[in-house]
Amino acid sequence: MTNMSSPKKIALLIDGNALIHRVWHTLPPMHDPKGRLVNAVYGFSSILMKLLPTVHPDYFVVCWDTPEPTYRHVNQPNYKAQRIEQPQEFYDQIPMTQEIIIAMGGKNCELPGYEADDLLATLAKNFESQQLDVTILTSDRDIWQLISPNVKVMSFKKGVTDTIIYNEASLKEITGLTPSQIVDFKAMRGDASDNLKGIPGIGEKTATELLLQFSDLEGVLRAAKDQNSVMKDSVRRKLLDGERAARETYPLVLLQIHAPISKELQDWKREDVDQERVKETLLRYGFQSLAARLGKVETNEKVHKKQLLKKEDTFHRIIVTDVDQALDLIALVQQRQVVLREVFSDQSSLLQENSGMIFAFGNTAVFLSLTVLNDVHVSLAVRELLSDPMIPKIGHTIKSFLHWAKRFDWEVRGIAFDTEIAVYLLSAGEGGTDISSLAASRFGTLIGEGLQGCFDEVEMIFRLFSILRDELREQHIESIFERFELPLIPILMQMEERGILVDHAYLLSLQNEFRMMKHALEKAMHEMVEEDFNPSSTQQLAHILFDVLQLPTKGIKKGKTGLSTAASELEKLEGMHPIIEKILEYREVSKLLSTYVETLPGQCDAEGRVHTTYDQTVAATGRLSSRDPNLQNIPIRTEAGRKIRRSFIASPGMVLLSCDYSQIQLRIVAAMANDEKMLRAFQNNLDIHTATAAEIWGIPMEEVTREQRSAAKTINFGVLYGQGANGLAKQAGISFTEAKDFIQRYFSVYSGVREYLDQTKVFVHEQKFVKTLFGRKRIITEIDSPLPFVRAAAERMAMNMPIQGTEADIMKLALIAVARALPVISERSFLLLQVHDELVLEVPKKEVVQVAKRVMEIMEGVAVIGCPIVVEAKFGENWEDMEKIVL
DNA sequence: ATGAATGCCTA
DNA sequence: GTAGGCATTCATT
Repeated sequence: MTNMSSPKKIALLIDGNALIHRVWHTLPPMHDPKGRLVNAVYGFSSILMKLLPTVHPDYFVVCWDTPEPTYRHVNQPNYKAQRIEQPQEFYDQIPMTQEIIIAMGGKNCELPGYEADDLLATLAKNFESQQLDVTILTSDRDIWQLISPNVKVMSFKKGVTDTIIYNEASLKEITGLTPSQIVDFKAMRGDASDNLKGIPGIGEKTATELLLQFSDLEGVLRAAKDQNSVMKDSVRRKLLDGERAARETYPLVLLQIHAPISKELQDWKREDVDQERVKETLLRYGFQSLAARLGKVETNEKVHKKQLLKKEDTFHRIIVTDVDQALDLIALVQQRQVVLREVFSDQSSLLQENSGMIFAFGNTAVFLSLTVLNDVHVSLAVRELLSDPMIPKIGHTIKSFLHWAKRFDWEVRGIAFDTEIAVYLLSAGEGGTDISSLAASRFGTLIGEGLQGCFDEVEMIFRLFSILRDELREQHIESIFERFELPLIPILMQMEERGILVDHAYLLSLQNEFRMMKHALEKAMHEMVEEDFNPSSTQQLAHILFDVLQLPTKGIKKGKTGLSTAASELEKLEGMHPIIEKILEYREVSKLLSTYVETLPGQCDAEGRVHTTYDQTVAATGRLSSRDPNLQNIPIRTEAGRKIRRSFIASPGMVLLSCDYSQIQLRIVAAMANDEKMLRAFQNNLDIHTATAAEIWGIPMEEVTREQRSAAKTINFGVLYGQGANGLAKQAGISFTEAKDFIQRYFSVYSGVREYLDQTKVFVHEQKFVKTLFGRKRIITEIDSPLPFVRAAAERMAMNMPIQGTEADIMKLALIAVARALPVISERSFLLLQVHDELVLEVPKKEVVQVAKRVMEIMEGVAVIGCPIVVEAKFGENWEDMEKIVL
């Protein structure tokens, strides 16, 4: 910056109502010393404290609605009619919040008869004309109409942590519209939440398309009346019918920019802030933590050793600017625990100054930007720090830090704790393991914006670490954490990093093939029915089938929106109309197309590999989950599906090796139940379903028919899911009594299994949790539900979790053992995927048999559970055409 | 943009 | 009946 021109003055405008509603719903109740509810005041204040130091506004105004009706109510009796009244405790917090705004130098602006929106609009227009740079904080999209080169809108994405900034460019990108078209758009589309009607039948897409073509509402209406214009007849009709509605709605959406409030800039200027007064105000409401945060951020300041090592309860935040300081600080870590976190720059500034990493130790957190990390000496020092296994590393989702470090080719050793995983183990499947939920639920605080938000998180991770470590110990799940979860982290990271190769050209040919099929099916269906309909819409489809074609509705399941069109229901109608068959085929093709064939090519990297993300903290049973893309649900059951599987291929010169546990869940049942008969079947290496059938019907195995084996298979699986007679009857298509009788016979054969399941039920009712063979826990609180259906579901979960969870445990041990041994077995082999009971590796062609043999041994031997564990291996050029390996 | 309802892919 | 992820349509904040 030169001093030739003074920088533009900045104005920050806030929609007070929108923001206070947001925090009110986000934060748990909290009270001030007088016993008043102040959670919204707290949240609002906390956000201001994050925002003000980053925005540095010269003008700072918060606008509020007033209870009085506005001109919108006068013109539209139902306007905002369905807004829900909040309890008085909420409204009481508004004046308190306004007091804090004033303490922070801001102005409140409210005017009877005007909504906050109109005040914001008036101020924004006025400020803009006086050459200010305006930022409006609100999640109300009507405000988008105000966006200009000098006015941008900031919104919260979800919760109150992440923000997103809309300017002309991003608005165009997201909506396709210009700011002024927002009004036309809404006049046409309406808004149900404000009871604005708009034009019936014109949705988001059509409205956008029309505006793109005819620029504004007037243009669209003119085109509708002009027979020469290009437009679908149906749309034209809707427009003509809806013209009045749109014209009535338009002025309601258009924000007022002439509200009678002061035009004098001077009146809105931010007052000088007296830190002491702010502190005093915050303390009066009992916000000690906020008061403590005032003026504590240290930037660009040389910090000396003495100062750092002093015992203090506040956290130092240091943004390193010079290399020597960085080296000093890294040296200070010594053998202490370090919290690590990567920092990505936010969208507004892609500068390398804003991305980098934070490391924290003792009472100090240090940010190293990419610029600083660029220095060879710093880079080397960090590399040393990370690779030293004697320095314990702590993180929240530390796997992502590992990925980040990989870019510099840094290896992280000494991973000692992951707060996300710890929380997950303590309450598996409950969710809320992300750091901002934890901050809110555990400490009642909010995580801030940008770099300071990252500092907040790091501080939070340190606090969580000491608490969670003790909780894990108390719950006796430390061993699960240390033996199963921690060692898995770098392994999953490597699998994700490596990715799996996809045959691009082949997928494109599949795309052609499937699209042709889809179009042919669409055509065939439309020829069968007069009415135009979208076969992907269940609602439209149900209308066609049951209203237009009058197909029988007896025995068809009903959902919330009407009759079901699920495949299982449509199968009941097969043969009654040729369209049913077409629908089922259409469903299959369009599912495969949209979920796999069309999306996979776009998910490949430059080398043609796809990289999934494994989530270690979502599944309630202890399984992994896979996303972006999910590679644990690649089709296999139908011929068309298997074509997709074929697109996953090995790297040149290599083959894919798939090793899967055979009947692992039933083996676990046999072991955990210690069921003599079932164990014997596995010990004799029999086909378990045939053996089961033979026992149930009291016949030799050779005489078991296909139907009998299939029935036995159904019930074997039913046991795994805690199924009762009702479920079995539905599944097997038999009567309830038959099912009941069948189950009876099953359990008289496998009496150990019955006993085990009964014990599990008793256990969960007493303890409110269940656990795996290795001690992983799942808390099941619903077991005490007064609702019988909920209780029954809880019992099923309780019966299934130890089985599925033990499988997950065994698989995790296998992953760890295979990953450890693999470099020794074959340097050029890699783990690629885990699919619950299957591992997929990539192996040099010539080594495949030898590697398979060792991997099978490892997988089979990783746990001794009292029942033999068997692994089967296959290899091939792709994931579908595979050859079994017989040793 | 976000979420509910449906439906369907896997182990 | 257990455990997941994700695409589409339709309604909503």
